[in-house]
Formats: sequence, C-alpha cells, structure tokens
Amino acid sequence: MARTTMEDIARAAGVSRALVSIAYRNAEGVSAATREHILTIGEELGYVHNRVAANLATRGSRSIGVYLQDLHNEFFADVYDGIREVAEDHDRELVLAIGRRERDSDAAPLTTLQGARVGVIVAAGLRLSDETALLHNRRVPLVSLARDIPGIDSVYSDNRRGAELATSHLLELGHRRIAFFANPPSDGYLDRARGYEARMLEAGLDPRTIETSYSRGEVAAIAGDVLAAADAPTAVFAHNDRAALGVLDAIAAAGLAPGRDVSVIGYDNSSAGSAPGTDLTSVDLHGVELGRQATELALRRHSRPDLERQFVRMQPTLVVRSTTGPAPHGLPRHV
Amino acid sequence: MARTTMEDIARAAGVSRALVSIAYRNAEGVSAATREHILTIGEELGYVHNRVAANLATRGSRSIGVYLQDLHNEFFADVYDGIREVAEDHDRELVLAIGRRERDSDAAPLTTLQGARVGVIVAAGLRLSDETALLHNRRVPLVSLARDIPGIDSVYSDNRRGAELATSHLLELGHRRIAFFANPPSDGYLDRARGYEARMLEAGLDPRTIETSYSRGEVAAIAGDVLAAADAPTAVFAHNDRAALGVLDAIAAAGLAPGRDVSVIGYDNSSAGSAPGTDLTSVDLHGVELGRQATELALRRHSRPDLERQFVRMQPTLVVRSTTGPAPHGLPRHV
DNA sequence: TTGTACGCGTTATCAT
DNA sequence: ATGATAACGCGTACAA
Repeated sequence: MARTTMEDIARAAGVSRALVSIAYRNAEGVSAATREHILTIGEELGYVHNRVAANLATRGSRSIGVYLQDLHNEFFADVYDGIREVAEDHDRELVLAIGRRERDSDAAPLTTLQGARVGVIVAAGLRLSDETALLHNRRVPLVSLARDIPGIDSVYSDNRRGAELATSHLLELGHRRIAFFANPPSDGYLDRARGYEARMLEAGLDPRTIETSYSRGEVAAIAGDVLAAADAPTAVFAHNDRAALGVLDAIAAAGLAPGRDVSVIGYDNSSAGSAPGTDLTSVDLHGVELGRQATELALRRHSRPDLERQFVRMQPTLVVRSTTGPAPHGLPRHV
Repeated sequence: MARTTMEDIARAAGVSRALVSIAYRNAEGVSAATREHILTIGEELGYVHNRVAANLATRGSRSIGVYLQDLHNEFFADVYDGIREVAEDHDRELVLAIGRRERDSDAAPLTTLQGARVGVIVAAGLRLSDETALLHNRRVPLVSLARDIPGIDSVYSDNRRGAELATSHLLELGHRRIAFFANPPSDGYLDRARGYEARMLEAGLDPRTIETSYSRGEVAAIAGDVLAAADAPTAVFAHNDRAALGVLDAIAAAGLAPGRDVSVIGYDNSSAGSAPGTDLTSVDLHGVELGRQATELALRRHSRPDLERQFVRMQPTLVVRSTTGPAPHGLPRHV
C-alpha cells in the first residue's frame, strides 16, 4: 500500500514535481490545460494532498488552531459553526483541540496546537490565568473567545448588558423582588452580577444576589428554600440555563407555575431551555457570530502580527418565552 | 520569533540532533542523565515538539483520525470522551474532523483525515453508502462507530435489542396499544422497528408503526392527531429522544399527563430528556463505551492490518424514569 | 516550467 | 551501552 506522492503524479504526467504542487494549490504558474491534466492523473492514482508535508514546508502557518472548552456544551458547537464558516471562506485548515472537564487548566491543549504549528489560535472558553494566556500568546497569537483577556485579542459577549436586559425585562413586567442566582465565584462572569445590581439600584430596589453552583440539583435545593421564605422573590434571574432549570425544578416541586407565580430567566439560550413544557426565557450570546468574529480577528492578526490589540464586544439579546410573565399582584404569597 | 528546533537544543546541549529526538520520544539509546539534560535545555529554550515534522518523518502513522458527525448532538461528545481516554492510555495523538449538518455525505472529512496521514480512522455516525465507505477503508483503515458496515470494523449498539427492551417494558406495564414513532426511512435504523414489531407480534398484538421525522415540531403535530383518535395508543416508543420530546409536547397540549395517561419512551438517553418536569424514560446506547471499544479496535487494526474483520455489538440498557407508568385501565380514553 | 535548496524530525548505520 | 552521521519523508518556493 505505498501511498502515492506528487513525485508519482509528476512522473506519470511527464512534468516536474514543482508543477504538480502548483496545480494542487491552485497557484499561479500553470496553464489551465496542464493543470487539468495533472489533477486527472492525480485522481486516477488516488492521490490525497499530503497536508503534513505541506504544513512542514510552509511552516504550518496557514492553518488555524481551534480550542473548544467542552463538547458537552452546545454553545461550543455553535461557536465552531461560526469558526468553520469563516475559515472555509478563506480556505484555511482547522486543527482542533478539546479541553477536558476534569482539568482546570487548558495549557495542554494549547501546547498541542503549538505542536501542530498552527499560525494562530482561536480559543473558546479558555481556562487559564491572564498571565499564562499572555505567555502562550507570545508563542502563537491567540484570540480569546467568550472571555475578555487584557492584552490579547478578544471576542466576547457583553455580560453586563445581558444581565441588564434580563433585569429590565423583569422590572418592566412589574416585578420588584427579583433575585439573582449567581455563578460560583470562580468563573469570572462577575459582569452579570454587576449588570443586575446596577439595574436594581437604578430602580430603587435592593439587589439580592444568591451564590449558587453549576449543579442543577444544588440550585434546585437552594431555590426551594428561597421560594419557601416569606419574602420570596417573584422573579429569578439565573446565571445560566442550567441553573435556571434548577430553579424551575424547585418551582415545579412547590406546585407553582413558572411565568405566573414566579418568573425565571436563564442565560445562554441553549436547547436545554426548550424541552417540552419548559420554554425558558433566556439571554442569547450568539455563539455562531462570536465564532465568526473571532476567526476574522485571527486572520487579521495572522497577516499583521504587529497590529495593536483587537477586540469585539457583542451585544446579547433577550429571547422572551413563557417562563416570564407579569408580577403577581396582591399580597406576598405564602406557602 | 524564530521557533526553536531540535537543532537549537542539540547545539546548546552539545549533542547531536538525533539524540535530542531520541530523548523527546522516550526512546532507547540515551542515558538518563543526558536525557534529563536535553529536556531541561529544551524547556529553557521553550521548545515544543513539532508534531508536523514528526508525523512527516514517521509517515504520520501513529495518529488516530476521529470523525464526529455532529457537535450539536451530545452523543458524539460522549463518544469522543471514550475515544480520548483510550488514545491517551496508548499515547496516541488524535486528529479531528467534524461533519456538517447541511451535507449528507461525509466524504470530505474523511479525505481531510487521509490528508493528515493518520494511520487509522474512528468514524462515528458516518453518512456514506456502504460501498463508498469500503473505498475509503481501502486507503486508510476505518472503524465505523454506531453503525454496522459490512466488511469494515464496526462498533455499534444493538438497536433491535434496545427496541425490544423498550417494548417489553411497556408490555409489562400492561400497555396493549403501543405505537412506534419511526425514524425517517432514510436513516437506516430499521432494527429499532424490527425489534418493536417482533415483540408486539410475540405478545399477540398489532404493531403500529408511524413514520415521523427528525423535527420535534413535526412529530408533535403527528402525535397530536394520533392521540386525539378514538383508538389512540396508551404508550409511544419513539425512535429518539428528540422525537419523544415532540410526543410529550403533544401530550402536554392535550392536557394529559405523561406516565399516567400516556407512556413515552425515547432513545439515546440524552440530557435533553431530563429538563425540569420532563424526566424521560429512554434507551441508553453507552456512547463513552462505544468510543472506547472503537478505539481499541482501531489500535488493533493499525498494528495488524491483515486481521479479519472485527466488530463489537454492545447491548443498550433501558433507563426508566417517570414518563412511563402502568397502562390506564378501564375504557379507552376519549378526548 | 524546472531544478533544487529548504522545513524539521526520525531512523538505520557506524564509531567509540 | 552511548552517541554521531547521514539519508529520508514529501511538499513548497525561488532562482534560473
């Protein structure tokens, strides 16, 4: 099973190896007829363009490294769609590296991409300190997606604005006791808390931020307690859809109706929010567009390494569904 | 920014390039002390092992190509976890290629992997005719995952058995009018229909197979009609979780209670089945284990190309949750 | 269009 | 045992 090489094609076509290379790259310097002839012979011989050798010769620079934090999270699938779209438009090859949930650092996958000698890396959901990211950025230019890293090209969503949208929506519906179920302190999405708190204070209301977890079950337990209290909120804004589902679990367990007795907003607009009978109001980050933008920046950075730092802050939008509704009026509900 | 090469390390360490290579591969032929010395210097120089050059030199064969049909489907995330686990145990590099939903053929991603000169390919959810798959298999050995392809190493789930499990469960609960919401005819999972029909006939009942689609909305519409009829089934077995969700939508719309008025079983045991208040009974394919097994076969095939065809048929399991319950007794329900 | 010097490890052959 | 030398893998790019 000796693999066919360009040398074989050259011999069979009666031309030089260099010309075969030119033909396969759609480069200048070969007549249309000869090109056709070469490709036909290549076809017959079952030749597949050897990207390994090509990358070595070009020092790999034409390919784009893509890091995705977690395949189990559909957000990254959206992001990948956007990245691929732009990469294909520009005829760039993608090299993928996937994070692992067990690990808290993403240094290894980045090193893998560097080992593949990619020219630039789009990293979605990087779990790395700013300093470590800067170190990697010095070796191969990085574009951080979904996280704003100082000193590194970044494409991210305006989390503060998203939280404001969510909070405003609840305020407009007449809610006054609105709680924020916050991310675990580690994950850096503090802007969501800030946006929520700012809007509440603007409205002359007391913010009530409740620290929760990533686990739907744990969130449900916390929500159960919160909703049973005398001063229970009439609306909850959750740091992501999964947490929002936990809140909905608690609402169901208490025999209440989401959108009527208690309003709930999530964050991510993931498909998990639209299971039957769920129909969660949520903030959409526009993952596909984030992917597109990040790849555009990556291409620009690659062609002009000395460009000053680039960034794109995207505006999220609120997708209103049925888990939010007018504030129940009358006296506070007691369970 | 000239990248450091083994040559640089060799110079700095006062040894030959060959020895550096040996050190970096943990190969025989270098004393522990020298090895240590070399690696330290490599570290200082910020060297990252160049996989491109390495793959070219070894003719790439040590890496495993992985094709995943769809990142939006969490099943493939599970599969990938299993693949990675085994690959890492054996110190093999993975090269990824992702299918696209718009396309119906997966020839392009396979060609990409061949271009990366991988030694063997694990392909999960291949959309290719048996013949085309065989052609690809001749170039680079293929292991088909989740689909049994004659003449190609395959690791797949026993769909017939899964359908039998589901149907048996409903029969044991006392259901008699059980409908199967079948896959679109194109997708080849005919075994699920067969398993269902066999069990029904065994029980002396009439199978009722209803052809549906992949779209949850369309399934819901069909289910609405079916459930409104006088001879409405008391239980539905759906070809996958998404379709099952559509059925649940219709049940909710009709004001009925799943698990009490109508039982529903899905297929895939995906996380979509566990939204709040959903808790879908489903058949689990064990994606992670499929990934592991496929990779084991791939490694074996790679080391012994002339082995006769290998395959693993895995047994699915039924995960009982709350959308299935005893058949409602008494007269047929009328809406 | 072609000849040919790379790109960067790997590995078989030699030398000590 | 350790280490060195040199040929090789397969395209790419530039001068001729």
